[in-house]
Amino acid sequence: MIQNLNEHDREKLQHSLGKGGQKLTPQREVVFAVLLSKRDHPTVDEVFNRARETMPGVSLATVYNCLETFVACGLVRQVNHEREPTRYCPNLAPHAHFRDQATGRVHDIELPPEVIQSLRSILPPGFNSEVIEISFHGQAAPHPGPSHS
Amino acid sequence: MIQNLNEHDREKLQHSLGKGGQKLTPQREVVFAVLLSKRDHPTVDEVFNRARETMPGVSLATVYNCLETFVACGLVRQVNHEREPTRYCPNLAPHAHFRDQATGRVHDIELPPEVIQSLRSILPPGFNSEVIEISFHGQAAPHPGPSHS
DNA sequence: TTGCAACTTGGAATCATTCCAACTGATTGG
DNA sequence: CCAATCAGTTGGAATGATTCCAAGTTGCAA
Repeated sequence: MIQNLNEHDREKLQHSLGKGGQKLTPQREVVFAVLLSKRDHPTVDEVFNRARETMPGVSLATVYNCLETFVACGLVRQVNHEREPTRYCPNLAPHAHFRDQATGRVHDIELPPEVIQSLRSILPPGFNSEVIEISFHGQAAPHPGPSHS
Repeated sequence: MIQNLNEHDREKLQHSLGKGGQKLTPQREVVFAVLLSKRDHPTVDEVFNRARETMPGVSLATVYNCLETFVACGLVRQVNHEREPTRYCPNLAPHAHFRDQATGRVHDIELPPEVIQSLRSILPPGFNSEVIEISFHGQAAPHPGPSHS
């Protein structure tokens, strides 16, 4: 079952929403709590189902709306892989994604600044990039420990 | 108007198809020629429309089939960006993609081996990656010269 | 109290892609 | 030469994630 937001996370949510003139609503709290409580890159459907455990009447459209809002506010990242359903990730630190082809699970891979720098350096002059997305695809070790994502 | 395949490209196509027990068909020749004649990362719809200039009766389903076959044969790469329609790219050299947010155009960015190496090096032990996808998103210079992609 | 503006909701619409069953054409074995 | 086979092609229907929309809510401000 999904926990409620703690003080700190609620304030972060309220603050980020406020910057865009948007409100803290019960639905947004629930959806945000869902994302924070299990950081496994859920799809919209998964978020929807988990949110309904706490708030049975919430609608799919609202879940889409909330997630879109969070992305616009910079609270979460979208993760797209091939043409599979979009996944969401509350990890804001720069990181790459590794998709396990056997399980479909997505793992966060830490991205050191010097690697980001070396990537930026391959852009020809005149190309200005704000977003760099890096995704690996392959086999992950069965269980190297409790995976955090 | 789309050129026919030259001798070299037709042989390459036939050879790659043959390895998978598949045949060289007029439709596949046309679709392959479309990809080679303008390397601008067309969507399926764009490939379809260009192919019809040469072969008016070709069907959308066949274009999908051909492209899928080419990807399976390793003749072309799929390029996905966010949830936009899939694009196709006959450049087989390792490269990243830069998507110009103003025009939507996709540019190939050469990927030096040492950068690939530095990327592989960030994978924790136990993670084995066959595919790495890198995409930039930002502003490209208006016209630094005739873009090859 | 009224009005407003953002938000939520369910259902319909969209759109890329996949599926399917019928048709075509080349090849093979008799 | 004929029948069987098999990959490939075709148009249309089906799928499925996502978006759109119009109606209903809510909280706040005038």
